[in-house]
Amino acid sequence: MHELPKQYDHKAAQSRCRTLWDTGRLWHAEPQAGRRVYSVVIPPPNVTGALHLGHALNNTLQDVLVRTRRMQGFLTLWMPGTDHAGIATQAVVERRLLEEEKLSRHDLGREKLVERIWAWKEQYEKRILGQLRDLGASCDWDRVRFTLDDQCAAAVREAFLRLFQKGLVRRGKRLVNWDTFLQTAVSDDEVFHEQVKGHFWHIRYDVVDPQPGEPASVTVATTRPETLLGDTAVAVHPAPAAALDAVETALRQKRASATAKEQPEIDAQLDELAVRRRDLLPTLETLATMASAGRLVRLPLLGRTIPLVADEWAKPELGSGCVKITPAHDPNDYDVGKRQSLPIINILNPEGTLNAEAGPYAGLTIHKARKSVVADLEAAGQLVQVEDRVIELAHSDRSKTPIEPYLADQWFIRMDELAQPALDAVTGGRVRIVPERYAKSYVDWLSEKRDWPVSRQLWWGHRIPIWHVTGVTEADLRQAFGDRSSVAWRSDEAEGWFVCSSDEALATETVAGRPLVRDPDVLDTWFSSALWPHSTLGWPRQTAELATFYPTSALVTSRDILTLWVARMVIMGVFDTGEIPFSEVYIHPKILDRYGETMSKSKGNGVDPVDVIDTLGADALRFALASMATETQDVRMPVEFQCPACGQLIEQTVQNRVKPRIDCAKCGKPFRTQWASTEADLALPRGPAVSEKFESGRNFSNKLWNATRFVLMNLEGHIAGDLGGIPLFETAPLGEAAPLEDRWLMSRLASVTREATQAIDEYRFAEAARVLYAFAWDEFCSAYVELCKPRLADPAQRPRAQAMLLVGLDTILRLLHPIMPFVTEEIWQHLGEAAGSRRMPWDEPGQPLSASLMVARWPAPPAAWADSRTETQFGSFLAVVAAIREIRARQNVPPKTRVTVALRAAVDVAALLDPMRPAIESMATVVIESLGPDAEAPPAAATASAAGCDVFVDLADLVDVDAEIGRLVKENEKTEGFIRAKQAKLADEKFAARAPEAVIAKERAQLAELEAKLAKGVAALADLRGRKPAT
RNA sequence: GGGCAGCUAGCUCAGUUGGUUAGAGCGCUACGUUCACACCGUAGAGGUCACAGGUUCGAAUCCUGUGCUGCCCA
Repeated sequence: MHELPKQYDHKAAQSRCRTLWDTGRLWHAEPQAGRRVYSVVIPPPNVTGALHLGHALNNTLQDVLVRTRRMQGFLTLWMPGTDHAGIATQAVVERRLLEEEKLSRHDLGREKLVERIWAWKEQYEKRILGQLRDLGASCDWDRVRFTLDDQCAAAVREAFLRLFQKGLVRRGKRLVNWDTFLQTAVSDDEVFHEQVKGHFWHIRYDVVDPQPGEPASVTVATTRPETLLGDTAVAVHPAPAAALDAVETALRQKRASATAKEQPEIDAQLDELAVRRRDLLPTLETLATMASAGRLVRLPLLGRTIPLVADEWAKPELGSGCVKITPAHDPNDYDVGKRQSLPIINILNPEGTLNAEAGPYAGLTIHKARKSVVADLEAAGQLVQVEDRVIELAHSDRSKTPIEPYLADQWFIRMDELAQPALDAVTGGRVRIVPERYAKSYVDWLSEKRDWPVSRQLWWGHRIPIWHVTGVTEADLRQAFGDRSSVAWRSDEAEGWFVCSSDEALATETVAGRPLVRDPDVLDTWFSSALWPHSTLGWPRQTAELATFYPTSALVTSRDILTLWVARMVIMGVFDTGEIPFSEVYIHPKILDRYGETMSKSKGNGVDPVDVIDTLGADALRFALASMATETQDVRMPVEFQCPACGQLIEQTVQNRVKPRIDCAKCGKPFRTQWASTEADLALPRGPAVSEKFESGRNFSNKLWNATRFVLMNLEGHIAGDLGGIPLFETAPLGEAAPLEDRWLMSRLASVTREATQAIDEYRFAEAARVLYAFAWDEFCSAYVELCKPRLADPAQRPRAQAMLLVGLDTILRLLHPIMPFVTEEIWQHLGEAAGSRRMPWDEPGQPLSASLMVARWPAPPAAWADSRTETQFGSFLAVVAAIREIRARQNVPPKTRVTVALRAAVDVAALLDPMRPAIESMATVVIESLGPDAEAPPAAATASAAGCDVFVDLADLVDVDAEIGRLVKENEKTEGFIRAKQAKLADEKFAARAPEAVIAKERAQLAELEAKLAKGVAALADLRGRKPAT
């Protein structure tokens, strides 16, 4: 006999399964003609740090899809890899460099820094790929790519060259978010806003030569006083009266629809507006006139004169109504500057100090300059007022330092032409986004067709393949490169030329003796990500992989990078290959912590999936994650640290989630977390982050394991094909000769397979997990296996029960494999040893059973197996069992005490139940004394009704009469309540007139049922009361 | 400021086109351990479906508004 241990050992199983899959390279896909193809590229995790549960979810879902399709016979490729993540990775390495060695990247130099980052990448790539393998991801591990590897780099250069050749690459000035620590522009999405305490400085600018009746000065307010050094104008609204009118109208409208509670506040605002109109408006009107006359004001400290301009950016309802304009250092001012054709003065050096434009303040840091400017303003008597104020300050997500708006030369990809095909792909349905609502944000974003700034002033990334050369003519260029399709050039609109090439070796060349100087910048990391689906398959080479697996089938990701990444993949996929990169995009929920914040590497609230995999198993993690992947919701995941010494659970909080070590609240012993980095901390035992959410997955694994244990213990004497005379698969559905429970099982297998398959097809992972869990646990284990126990003891029924148990278990394993690959594979191996000759109707005829479940055939039960009548009949049986059990429980009948029951049921119901007599007796621990329309209630009986059958449990002296009376009274009252509600509903003329016939009939039937139930309850109650001795 | 989503049991979440006497897992209560599994079994308690209006014979479900939470965009 093949006997299993009582508990499933996930660690041993995981290592065995991985060896099995890796040895056979079962995850590998080689291009093959004539097969249905399913392909997926992984959203490459960035190498900044290790994966957290969000990634675990993302990859679990991909693996579910991929494993399902593989079992369904598709030629299936899941392309793995990682992303170099430009700025994020460089920032992490730079920060460490500074912390540990007190060195800046400039101390180290470009080459050395890049070497360090590669070392970091090697370390984390290994860690990440290890985490994915631990998770069970069935990626094609022979094809791992990295966005910065040679193959991807070749694709990047080629794609960029093609864009350049088509005139889609342009150079321009742009106000960027400047990270003065990293000295690079960062994109808007790499910026977070934080409220900080700051000040609002009110500064007086004197009017040049004020005329009588004109103000001698204007006051402007700013949170960044040092920027006045770059001011090129002061703005006032062109029509302040009209602007105030508009504000007032809006307020009055708001007041009209406001609640009484809100009105006082609005009234106060209206009052303030009236005061403003009286005191300030005349001045503003004068200033507007002065502005249109081209009058000047004098910039404090520097003494420069700057124009007063009329622009709607100035809000008469706010502050003094005037605003200073610093086009080079504020996005709104930049727009004003463009509208008003103002000069643009940049006062900042890249490293965050002021330049020569700042005059006496040149060389100071922003912080020092601010102090000094404020002091000088005060000394000069130009500082009117200083207010304390909480301000929203932009910070770089990478370096955590404040962002300075900064005007810089950047490369842009023009989007006007590129965006349209990507829009059409989604609006035309060639790329389907699931859930559908996300298509809107994709379309909205792309419709703006904003040019894509692709330069990053970084050292880690794909160097922009553009060189600059001066002092040469176009003829020189033509002579040097004219015969090379890999080179293109364009005038820099001054003296020189930009030369673009997909050929790295261009760096060493010269044109007419003049050197080519390479652009120092690298490309935005999303540029290489945008090529991921085709670059990983070998593009621009026309490989067999590209021909076979591109376009890919589905992309699985989370919504926050729908625009940054998904849209750009569609754009670049179509541009480079003429084809969309994938036909479906599935957007899954996000994992939030107990405070509702998304998990992220920077916040420190990420949970390492390996913690869960080690403690509860990869399948437990995967099952829980799949169960959470519902259509609408993000998922909250409160986690605890588990003390490795005493097992105490310690809630993860904002405070402790970033700590490298924590002291246990109970035993006081310290343990380390995933953030430990010092040697002392690393020496401590690891306190994993755990959540009870994963326990049900672990328990489920164990349940499957033990169901298998039971089957294997009872397989003795099993001979494949010996079914006790009833054919297993030859007739479908099974004839009446087969036991009800067998027909029921086959019917359920058919419907469950259909439901689970459909759920996976439609990306309803939680539904698939729920359906399979409920079937395996509540139906197969709790009902079917229980029913087999007596049959296994009967030599006549034993062979068939054995065979059917194998059918059920085998099918469950296949259906669950994509979600829980390890436990199912481990069981498959054990079953193979004990019953390797078993076959399912959906197995390849004439082929041996698959040696690994990973490549076994997906179940495909014939539709004829489904039999709703059988399912209903079986349901009645279960209801009767449940009714008896309920009586037993409420009467505290000891579990092993066998009691007598009578089942009163109409002839047809009785006929259905009759074959199940032994089953009822076994499952409810009873003896059925009578079954039929004439069954008599024993004298001392507790009663219940189920499925049209009255259940009388003879309890003789056991009955707790008072308790039973109390229960009946309560139940009868409840029933009466329902009856009253139903009667009222049916008596309602409107209901009778307008509700559909079927609904009315249903209500009537329900009423009749309730009335019958009440009658029985009343009778039972009278009976019990009659029995109770008078007191 | 604009857009999207969410608010259902103590916790985490389901609930297809309105017909419900609102479900699951965990937790809780009671009972139970030689007989696959205590990572288990049997039974039970627990909800004014955020709030206010509306549509409808009928609303967790549709509409409008409010509040709170999260995300995206400006």
